Amino acid sequence: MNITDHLTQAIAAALNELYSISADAASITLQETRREFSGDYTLVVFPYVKQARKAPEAVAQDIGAHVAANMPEVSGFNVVKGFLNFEVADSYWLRFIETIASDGRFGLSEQSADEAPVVVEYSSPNTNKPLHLGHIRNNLLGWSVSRLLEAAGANVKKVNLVNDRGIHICKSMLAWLRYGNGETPESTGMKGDHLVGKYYVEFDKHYKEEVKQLMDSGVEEEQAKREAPLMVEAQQMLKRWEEGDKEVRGLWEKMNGWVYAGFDETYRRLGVGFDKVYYESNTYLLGKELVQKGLDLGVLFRKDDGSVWCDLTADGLDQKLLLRRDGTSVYMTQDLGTALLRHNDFGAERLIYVVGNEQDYHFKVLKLILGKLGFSWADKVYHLSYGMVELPNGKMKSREGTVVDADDLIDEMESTAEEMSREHGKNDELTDEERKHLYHILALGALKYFILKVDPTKNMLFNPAESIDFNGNTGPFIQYTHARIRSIVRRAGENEGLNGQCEWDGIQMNEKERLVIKTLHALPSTIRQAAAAYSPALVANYAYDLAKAFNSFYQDTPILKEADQKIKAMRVNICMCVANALRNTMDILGIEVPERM
RNA sequence: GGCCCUGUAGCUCAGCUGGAUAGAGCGAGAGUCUUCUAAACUCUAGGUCCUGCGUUCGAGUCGCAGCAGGGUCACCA
Repeated sequence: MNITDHLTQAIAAALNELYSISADAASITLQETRREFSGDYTLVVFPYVKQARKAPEAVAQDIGAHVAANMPEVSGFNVVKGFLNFEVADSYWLRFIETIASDGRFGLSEQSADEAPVVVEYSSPNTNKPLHLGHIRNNLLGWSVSRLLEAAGANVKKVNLVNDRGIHICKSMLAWLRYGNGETPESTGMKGDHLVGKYYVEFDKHYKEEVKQLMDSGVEEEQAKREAPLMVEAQQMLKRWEEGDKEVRGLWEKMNGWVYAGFDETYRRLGVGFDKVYYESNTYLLGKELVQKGLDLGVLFRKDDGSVWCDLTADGLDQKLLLRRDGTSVYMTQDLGTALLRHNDFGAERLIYVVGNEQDYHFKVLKLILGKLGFSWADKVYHLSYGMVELPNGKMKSREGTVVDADDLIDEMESTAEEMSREHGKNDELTDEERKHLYHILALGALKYFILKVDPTKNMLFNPAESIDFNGNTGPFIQYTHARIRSIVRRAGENEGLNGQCEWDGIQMNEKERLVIKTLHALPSTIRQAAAAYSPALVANYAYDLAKAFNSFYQDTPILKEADQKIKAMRVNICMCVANALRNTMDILGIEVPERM
């Protein structure tokens, strides 16, 4: 049992014995003592003074004395107003380091593979344009949350749902037929997703011209948008697609193939992957079946024009369309189908959807309709709603060309990493291949940390004019800390054979050492909290705190140069523990740490 | 307009289920490499926590109202 659990129990006992206050240990919250005061953990006694009928200082004194008398790990306590600060004995911290030094997986729970899995859907791209910064946030979050849940012991299945069909891809196809002159990724040297995206933009350009012409000749805007020849043709193409038209299907397969090759490349560079990939073209029919079931059950209804709806006015929402009047399906139809399919495939304990907060309404409706269709597992659906990535002048809009392209951004990060590394000039002994790998993991480390350190639920700002930092609260800072530690541990291992061996008794620690160890001690609860909140940001901030505490210690405490062999061995052990913790927490963020840099 | 989210230092962000004098990084200023990797460390300056009212022994944190910004309310996804 760790010290904080032990303390809360002892406090509960003290409250009971001293004042007959019955409080269970779980209801007692300790906080870490603030730097300005001496002590390790603090109990705020104000909540108990009324029942104790004593002054806050007296209550704190009583509890402190009681706990100190019963817990040998508590070496002392002090009282400041209503705050009771406990001091933990060095012997406890030393024993703690001793225990975790040999445990490379400290803080990580073992996964139980026979448990019902948690299915995490993320990425979920459309196949009509390349990935941009918004998708990057999605992919990094999805990957990291999966790693985080695994670290907390869950059996996670990562899935991708590729939106490979619909009006959007028809637009790209149509524009390519019209204006493409048979261009291919091979003939142009373009990445396939970028080539297809080019024609999506091309469609929009010509479509706008047509709308403008119609409006100039006196047609209302609504009508013009609906009746522009390109739009009509795109819709016909979608209809032909749903009817299985060979020509349309052939072109569709060809162009989607280009896009997949491009996506795979971007996923590979981002270091993300999936256990299973769903394609909406395979699942939307199931959605249509569900709609039929809903009609049979009477929870859906058909309007005169043939369109199918769900009435949610009783739930305070609107009516929601599920099938267009021409019988083709919409987003919601498909999502109903894929939800059912996924539930059947995995028998999941939870179905997590990593999707932007602009779709909060969609998921609210999705859960409601699943419930109306009679699926008891509707409440297992959890929308992990993350905030938008905004640019200094607002939201990214693909049609207005204000997007930060994912591949471009990664390229830029890599060349910045190379520049920085060359400036430092520390990597001369590396081979070209090792150097290239280093630039890559530093680039991705900077990018991933930048995005993952902010609370997922909040919108965040990205300023393309200021490139992502490599100093301060950044990924490379933590990577650097790890590399420095590894350097020490290598020397220690080679020269001294100190790994995991140490005489622990009677060592006096300094403040810096104690802070590092206390931070290490908080790792398991940090991971638990982060997993409960689906927040890699908590892990990122933890890793930063740990690295900072270590650097401060490293700065003015000799390690290998320490003359006292016992102290030296203890410090090397602290180093190994920190290196492990940094590697494991960064791994949760999908960030690799280098041996040297 | 209805509903949802956000508002903390010049900028980007922390601040766990309410607790001590609100913290980091960047940027600004000053120091530290003959010493285990200076992508580091140490110090200084910088705040009406959007505003008001309320709940509480105690509010950046909870409630209500207002102001500001964003999202959404598609036969787009």
